[in-house]
Amino acid sequence: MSAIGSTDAGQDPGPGGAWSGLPDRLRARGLRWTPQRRLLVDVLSRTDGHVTGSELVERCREVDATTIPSTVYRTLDVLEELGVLSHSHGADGREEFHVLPASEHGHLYCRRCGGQWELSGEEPPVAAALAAFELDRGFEIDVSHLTLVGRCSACRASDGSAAATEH
Amino acid sequence: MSAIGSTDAGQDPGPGGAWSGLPDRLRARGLRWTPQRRLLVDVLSRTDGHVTGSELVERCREVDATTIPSTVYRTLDVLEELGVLSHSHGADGREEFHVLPASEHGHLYCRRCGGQWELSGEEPPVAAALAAFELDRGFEIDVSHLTLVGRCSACRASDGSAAATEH
DNA sequence: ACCGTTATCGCAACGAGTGGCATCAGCTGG
DNA sequence: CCAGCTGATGCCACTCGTTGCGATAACGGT
Repeated sequence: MSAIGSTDAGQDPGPGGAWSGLPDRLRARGLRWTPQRRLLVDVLSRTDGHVTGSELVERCREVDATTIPSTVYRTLDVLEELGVLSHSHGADGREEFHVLPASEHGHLYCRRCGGQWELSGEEPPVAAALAAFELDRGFEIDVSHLTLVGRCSACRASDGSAAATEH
Repeated sequence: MSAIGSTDAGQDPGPGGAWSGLPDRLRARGLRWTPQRRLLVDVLSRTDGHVTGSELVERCREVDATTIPSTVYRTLDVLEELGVLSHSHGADGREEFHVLPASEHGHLYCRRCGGQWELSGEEPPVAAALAAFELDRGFEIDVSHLTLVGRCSACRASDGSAAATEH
């Protein structure tokens, strides 16, 4: 993790930091750089991988117990519009956020073992699918919002070929 | 319109009807056929396409105002286990149910115009993707739970090259 | 440094959906 | 046909997330 110091306002113009100059980017749009936003951005900057909205709320509360959920969610919306992060929906449909400009990726869930894997847009199966939809219907699929659910190879193996539908 | 829109068909599928003999199938599993379940099944039998849980609750209430949401949701779970219906998650992550044995299909959403289309597992792009995941990682994707989000060709065209990153 | 504009905050109410638990009632066996 | 077993219901409280609204404070201009 090269980015972001854990301290105050928008310093840390690290070359790789997605957060550098965020305050100015907000202001350039007529938006504002508030303590609450700084807190959330700070939390996000120390976050890797996936987080749900409620997890973020919780982490913010650890730093500032007065954090209000709606403020967090609204700020997340703003950050998403700025392209700083994006969200997708987990296997249960719940929101999951992840930070950019980490490579865009989707998710693969096994509904049996609960395992999950990231899907880069470059992986052959994914790339093929994207290209196919592009060609076939001119549809541009948002990889970062891609969620696939099914059974992983391990679970299929252990299920055997038996049509044993548990339950 | 190729898009999905119809919500009402209202025809009893005689042979192969998903609902015929449902009471007995429940009882065979030690489950029970109750008035509340009959109501929901009745509503479902008149439903085609996609419905959200809350929509179903609402429709049940139109018939019986005393309908309790948790009962509806629990019954939906039961029916899903019986294989009578299945659910997926819409573009916003909200649950959507659809009745079987309509062919399994996924959904394609345009996040800009809100349009939605069904994706049959036989469509070339889909079939190709399924096969690719199968070959590449031995993963079996659940088509009925498939949700793709992106931009449709029409919206891409009207966006042109303009930087309309609206919303 | 001050001021006005207005984006944002905090709060409270709401909507969707879930889980616990006491009570009720479908079903089956006698 | 009745009684008991146990699955289902109804209700309540809770979580996650959203929305409306009055109050607050960030920001640009002077």
